[in-house]
Amino acid sequence: MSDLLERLRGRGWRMTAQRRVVAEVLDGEHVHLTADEVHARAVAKLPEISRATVYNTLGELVSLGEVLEVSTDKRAKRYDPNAHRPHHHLVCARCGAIRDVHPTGNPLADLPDTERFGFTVSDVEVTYRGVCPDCTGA
Amino acid sequence: MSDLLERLRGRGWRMTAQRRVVAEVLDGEHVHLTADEVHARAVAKLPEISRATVYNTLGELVSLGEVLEVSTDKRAKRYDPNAHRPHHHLVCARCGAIRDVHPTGNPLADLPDTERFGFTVSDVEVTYRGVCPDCTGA
DNA sequence: AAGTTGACTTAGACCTTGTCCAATGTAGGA
DNA sequence: TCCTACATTGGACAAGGTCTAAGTCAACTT
Repeated sequence: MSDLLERLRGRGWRMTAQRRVVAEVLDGEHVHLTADEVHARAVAKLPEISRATVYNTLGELVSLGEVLEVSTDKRAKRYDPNAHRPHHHLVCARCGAIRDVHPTGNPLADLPDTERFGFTVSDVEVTYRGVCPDCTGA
Repeated sequence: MSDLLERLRGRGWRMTAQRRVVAEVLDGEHVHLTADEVHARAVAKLPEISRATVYNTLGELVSLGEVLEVSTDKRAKRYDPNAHRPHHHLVCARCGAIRDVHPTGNPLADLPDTERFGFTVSDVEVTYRGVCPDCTGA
């Protein structure tokens, strides 16, 4: 975690209490939080932090490549701190829980030139959908 | 298209002018429209149709499996009438344009049991991202 | 063909997620 | 320590979507 803060400082980030708190929240638990959840947890540590700052900071972390934005469902975007190891997602259709997964194979190679329509394809995102063990029982 | 209407009638759908219009819009052009775009086109054919009805009807078509919801970008959901042939999507990162694509290989088979965490995995969705020919020049 | 009824539609208020801005505060270099 | 450019704040705003109460009408019944 202090890794993350160090890295950010090295990139010219001005270190503020707010940014530190947001970084801590993301690092704290390896889950995929929505912006509002990040805000709620940040408020618990630093009551006067504002929503705008959380959005700003998340946006900056995303553009620095430290955090990934995941929009699996129609609702809020979620933020994935595990940006440094490529992975895909497994989403529960009932409760929205997300797990990181590592499929074999390379889907980028599975898209033939004839199916690229002149696009410069740079990235691929795979989302598996199903029902998680907790929801299967219900 | 009348296929679609027949199928829906057979499933107990009450046939109304509004639903017919929404179905026609989706069938008319093979593109991926947002709910608002569907509404705009529906209004052109039936001026008094309301936004709520369009949303309701789209939602019903989705749960009946006649239409797919695609949420590629953070903005509006898009609706894909091509629900009966499995396919994936290629999205332009600049302008948001979407194309249907058919990769080789089967990503579902690429997710080993050890990576399923007890989930009942039923579906996989692959989104390729890149820049389309129109936006590459700019 | 007319009556009946519950599904469908409507308009608009409301909610959620996210963005923007002007005023204010502050980290870190000089 | 002082300065100032960068960061934060709170509140207004916007877009996309949902909900509700009241009215309408498709299709079944007779």
